[in-house]
Amino acid sequence: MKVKKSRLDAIRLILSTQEIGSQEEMLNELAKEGFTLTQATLSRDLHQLRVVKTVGVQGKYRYVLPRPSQYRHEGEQGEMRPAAVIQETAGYLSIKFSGNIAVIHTKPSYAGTLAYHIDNCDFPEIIGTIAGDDTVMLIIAEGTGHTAVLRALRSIIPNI
Amino acid sequence: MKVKKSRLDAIRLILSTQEIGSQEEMLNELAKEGFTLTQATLSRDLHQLRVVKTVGVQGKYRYVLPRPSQYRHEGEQGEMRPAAVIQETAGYLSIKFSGNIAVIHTKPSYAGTLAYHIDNCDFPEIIGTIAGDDTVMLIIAEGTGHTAVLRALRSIIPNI
DNA sequence: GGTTATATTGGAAAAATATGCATTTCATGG
DNA sequence: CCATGAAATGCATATTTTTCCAATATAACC
Repeated sequence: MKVKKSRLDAIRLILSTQEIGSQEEMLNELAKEGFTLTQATLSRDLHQLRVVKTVGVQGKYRYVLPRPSQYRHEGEQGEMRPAAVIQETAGYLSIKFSGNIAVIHTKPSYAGTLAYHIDNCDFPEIIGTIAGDDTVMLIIAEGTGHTAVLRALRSIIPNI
Repeated sequence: MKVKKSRLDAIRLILSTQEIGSQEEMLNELAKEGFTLTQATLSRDLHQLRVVKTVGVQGKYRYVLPRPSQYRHEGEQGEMRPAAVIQETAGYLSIKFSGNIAVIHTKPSYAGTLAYHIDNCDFPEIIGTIAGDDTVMLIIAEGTGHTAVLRALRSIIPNI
């Protein structure tokens, strides 16, 4: 189906853009984008996207996207590729290296999203990432140089 | 308060031991442990612990503990009390090494729990861990080989 | 101790979320 | 084009979770 696919994309976009605290809220945002659907359908969509309701910093509830897993398991549906790589430099500030680790600093709260995109790229140069609030740690594959990492990252962070 | 503290501990233990899909379920488990409380109180407890309801691998809902090493903010009671080591393979998928870092990939949402257990073991081979959603990073002690790490981990991940 | 602020809790109700069932839509292979 | 099975969806409802309010219990302070 065409509608559902783009709706799921819209949901991902909205979740990574603003703070949504309930399905009703999300329903309103989706309505602004021209999607008409009921809460029942949204519940199913969120379930499929594995979106979770967490507790934000001020104790508020908030829906958040999961980090996509690099490995697909049996029974696991839901391919989670973002439509396109972000061309904007979404919060990127700096990158530093230390041995086989790279530390990327971002503006507050941007680390998760950036890590999300890096994960999705499945770079062979990077074997894993961990994100905090404004820091992303990358573990570099053995035998891979820093420039190789930079070159890879440049595809999603042009001005790195 | 004494009761609440130990109750929160019990909740953590239960969550890392078995799969809980609803607050009612948790209430039953807590009752077995001798805790009497209403679902309203449990909802508040879970909120305070920042426990989240995620979607498990078979599409089932499941409550999971927050990541141990991240999201530790001011007010939160940070002590993750030592729990009995549980023999479980919970979500383990793979492990890769790069220098003094090991990256364990798990099924979605299992990383926090796994890191929790590894931390509790206090392996001399592992000086620290960081957990994301489906990734655990281990910082290996200087002069320790990869096989030594595997050997240590085998006590909690038999089929590693 | 006595008094006042803070935290904890239960009960009930509100709010939010999930799901069974029927219907429509979509995709596929004659 | 039509039949057929699968997917998507809405509606109504069941289930689950959160929150309001009042009652205690706990802690802090003088």
